[in-house]
Formats: sequence, C-alpha cells, structure tokens
Amino acid sequence: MNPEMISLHVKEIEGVWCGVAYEGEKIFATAFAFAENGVLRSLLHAIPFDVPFQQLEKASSFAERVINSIKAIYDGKDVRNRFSLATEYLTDYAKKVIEAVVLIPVGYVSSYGFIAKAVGGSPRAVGRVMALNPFAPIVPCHRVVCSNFTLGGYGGGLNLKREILSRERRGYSCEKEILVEGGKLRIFPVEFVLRKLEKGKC
DNA sequence: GCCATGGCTAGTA
DNA sequence: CTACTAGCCATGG
Repeated sequence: MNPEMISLHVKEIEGVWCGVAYEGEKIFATAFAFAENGVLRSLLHAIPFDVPFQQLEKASSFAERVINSIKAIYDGKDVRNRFSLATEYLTDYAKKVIEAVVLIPVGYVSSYGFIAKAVGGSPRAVGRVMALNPFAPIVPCHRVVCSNFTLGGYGGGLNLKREILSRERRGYSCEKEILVEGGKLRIFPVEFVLRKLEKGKC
C-alpha cells in the first residue's frame, strides 16, 4: 500500500542535522549529517519517486520523537525505541542484512565480511546495502566496519561515523557471537576500532 | 608494521 | 547484460 503524502522534518540539534521522512507513524527514511543539505539529499533519495512529499513548518509529535531518538543515538545512548520502518521497498537481501545489523548492540561493531558470513552474500554486497540504508542511524550501519577494524565508508561522512562510535564506547573487551536470522554473527568491542584510530593520529 | 596491487566476489541500478 | 561498489585476502615492497 503506497503512502498518499510523505512529510519531511529536518532539524538541527546542537550542531547535528537530523531528518525524517514519514507518513502517520511510519518512517520512510531517516538521515543525519553535519549539514542540512546532506540530510535532505538522503531523505529525497530514499522516498519512492511516485509519491508526493511536503516539508511542513510544524512537525507531528511522532516526527519530533524520531528526531530526538536520532540525536540520542548520535550521543551514544542505548535507544530502544521501536519505530515502524517502511522496509517493503527494500530487496529481500537488503532486508536480511538490515535485520542482522539492527541486532548489533551499542558498544560493539561487526564487519561487512562477518555479516556476509552470517546472512549469505559477499562483503561488497553488504557494503552496497549499507551505502543504500535509508534508515541511518536507526539501523546502525555505523557499527559496520572493515574486517581489519578500519572505518570503511559512511554516507554522512567518516567524521560522523567516528563521532558516534567514540560515543558508543562501553569498555567491553571480548568479542562475542550473536544469533541473527541465517546464522551467528561475530561482534567486537568498538574499542578495537577506536584504538586503531588513535594510533594513526600520534 | 604500513601501504599498494591484483584477483575474487555478489548484489544493485 | 554491463558496470558499478561503504570488501577481503594474499602477496610484495
């Protein structure tokens, strides 16, 4: 069932631009970046072409809650708000990857390759799905990095990826396995990534 | 240890 | 079908 009209809400909170495309209580896309343009571009890219959209002066309370959650995620908080996401526009493979990625908890990361091992496909295919993820950072693609614990890519810019990950530090030290649909996914303390970044700086 | 290169890979537009 | 990738691994300097 296609939406009648998608509304956009974009707002800056403490230097971070957060945005949501929604209808009623359903999210069609979320985005965030250090610039307003980037947010709008991501949102517009994600919504279906044949649906009209509008940018309202006054956002719904639902949109406000989503925006606040995005900012909370940026701040490294463990946000468990379960919003309804319009995943019906994704391919079956993208759905599988995204279902696995949402299970990576705060304080941990996994890699493109390990996700491919868990759900099938190849590391590059997982990277492709992450690049097209319409629901950043609610679907925490920032927790997916390269197998050697370098950052990999990020649509909102690598600075943004670095910033969130540094806020998600929880002091864990051991890798773990979590169960996802299709298999077991190896996850690693975000410290592995942060340590490598600091070494490069000195 | 780091960086560059090439082969391999599978999903997307 | 083709031409892309937010990758990975082995190798060599």
